[in-house]
Amino acid sequence: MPEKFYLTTPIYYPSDNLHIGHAYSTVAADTLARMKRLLGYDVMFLTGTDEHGQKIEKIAQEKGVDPKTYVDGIVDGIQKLWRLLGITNDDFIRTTDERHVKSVQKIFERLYEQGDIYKSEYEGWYCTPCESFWTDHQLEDGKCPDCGREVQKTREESYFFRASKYADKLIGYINDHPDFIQPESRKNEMLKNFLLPGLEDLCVSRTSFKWGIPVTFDPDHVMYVWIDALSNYITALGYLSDDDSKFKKYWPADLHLVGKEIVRFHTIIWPTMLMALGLPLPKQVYGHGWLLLQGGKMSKSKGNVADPVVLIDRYGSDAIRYFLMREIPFGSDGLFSNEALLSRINADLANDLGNLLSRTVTMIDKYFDGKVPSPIRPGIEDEQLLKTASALPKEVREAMEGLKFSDALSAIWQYVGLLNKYIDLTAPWVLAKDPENKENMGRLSAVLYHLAEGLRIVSILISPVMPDTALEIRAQLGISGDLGTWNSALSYGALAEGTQVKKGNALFPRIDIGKEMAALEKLTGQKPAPEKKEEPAAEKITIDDFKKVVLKTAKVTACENLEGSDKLLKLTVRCGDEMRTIVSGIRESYPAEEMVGKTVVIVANLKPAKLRGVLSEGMLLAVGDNPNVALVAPEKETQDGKTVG
RNA sequence: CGCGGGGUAGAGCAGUUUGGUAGCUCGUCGGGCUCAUAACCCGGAGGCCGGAGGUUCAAAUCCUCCCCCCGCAACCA
Repeated sequence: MPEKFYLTTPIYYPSDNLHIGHAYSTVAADTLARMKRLLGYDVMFLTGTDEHGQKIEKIAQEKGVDPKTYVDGIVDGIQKLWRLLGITNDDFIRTTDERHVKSVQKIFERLYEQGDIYKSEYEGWYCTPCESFWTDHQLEDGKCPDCGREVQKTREESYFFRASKYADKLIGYINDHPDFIQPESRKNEMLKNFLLPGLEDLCVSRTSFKWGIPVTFDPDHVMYVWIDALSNYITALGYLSDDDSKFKKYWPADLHLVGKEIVRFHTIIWPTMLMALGLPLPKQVYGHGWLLLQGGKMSKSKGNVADPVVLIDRYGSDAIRYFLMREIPFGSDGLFSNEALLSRINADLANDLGNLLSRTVTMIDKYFDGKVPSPIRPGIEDEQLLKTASALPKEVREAMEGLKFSDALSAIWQYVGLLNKYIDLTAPWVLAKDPENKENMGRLSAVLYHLAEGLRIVSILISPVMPDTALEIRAQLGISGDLGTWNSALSYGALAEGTQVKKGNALFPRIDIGKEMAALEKLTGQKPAPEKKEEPAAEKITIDDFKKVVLKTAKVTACENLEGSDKLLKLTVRCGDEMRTIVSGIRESYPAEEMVGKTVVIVANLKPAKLRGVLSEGMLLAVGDNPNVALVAPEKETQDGKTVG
């Protein structure tokens, strides 16, 4: 019986369409799943969506639809995206699936019955206008992170999971299983940061929103994310359902592939939950790095997301998959840019691989009527080629199984480079000059055989990353079936002489980078625009309303960075004969030293507020977003303390 | 002193665990070839390996201090 391999991606949060970063995780998982299948494993590959929570409830409300309708639309888009990318997941779990809901409720009940979940109180901050409950950490400058208004300290009744009970056991497990958390640096981070200082019990229910799985024995409560979302990895297998055959077969997972920001939940919360349920822990959690755009982390609020659908549409799924797996070493962060993408496509795919196939097939057509000749006459140039070809499959396999996709591809491309060089060294067009010269024709025959056979091997090795391209190469070489299996990659020379090749289209047409960059910019440039349009027309006010606001000029006499904050400046200003302290979040645009001596406009009758512990007596007028804020200031030299109006 | 990652040719990165001629891709300059998608092959130029000390016969690599960038801090992969 084949060995099983159970592999998962994170379940994504469908609050909005996914971006290229999500695609990155899923493509990596798919590549590994395809590789394992190629090697003969019985693979179970799961992905899905985590659909509950306050944020989605709120977005749906804003759009005027119920949450389920809203997520249905997004999830539909996600599934289409996976289809476009050729993702071969065996199941797709949604946390709104009935199978999931039922199973999670049983899990919750079981933990409650055995005393691992208990009812208590949860202290936090409530923002009345937003109807939102926040923790200490979530507050920004002591205010609601959503609307910036004051919050009140309140208590919420809530259920807690006794994670603390399992902390020591988990520390022991992590130390005894060095491969459990990968890469290694994440393991240190988890231990040092969270486990060793002591694990707190975890709040696992909420009463402040409704869009969640109800707690069966206490309907005021819905489950908070942890138990709901993390359980997907076992509920999808039918855990605690009528048919748990898959669970029995596939659990524990061989690999949870996650982004680095959720390593913590998968290596601390999830294992303690599993311990409480008496289940074995996953064999490995791998936290991969992020795709960064030039502005830093990809995020919707920064508007710097790259839309995978657009890219796939223009360049095809395989090109995107190749780029994602090749460009960035899997464990670390890497930059995504259109330029890097296009340059990879041209250099590696069009020039090196596509062109190699093209010249090979053309020569077989030209010199041998399209029939693959036999390797009759060996030459000195063959040595390195054959040596590399025989070592390559093992190297690729080891790299891929170790999630070093980039290394695997780089090794394959070294071989592709060798094949191109081989053409130069052997100069087939010279050998072909005189068809009567048997010696040369024999050599020519061998050269073309090695090229075709090399391409066949390449097609197999790249197939986990570029499945369509692999098939297209084989189609042009005129082969199919057994000649595409992993074992056949191990037997060099399996390609039969006389195989009829079929010249086809270019695998990857060369791209005019200049033009294409412009086109892409135009496409993405359109995106931020609609958001601005939605800015509501300001309500009309009377002159009296305006007079309520007292604006005055003021001169900055001193300015320093505010301790403990990244964005705030603490300014001392002179406003007539009064001195004031004003805190302003413009540090990213104006360094402290530049501010001294400037005349600015302030709101003089603003109620003072404490920011980061400093009382701010007024507000600076400025326009724009960091880091491009522009101060509003009098156009001519003006005395401080004057009223603006 | 909150935690972590990083600073190596114009750009993007590997090399640091196990010290010993500084490497890869793209770009650039020159040459070769004509089977091929103006592709392919060869060669050159371009680095005080963030800074300062230290250990050593020898430091990108080990130790100490400093500077700068980027993430994370109850869930945007």
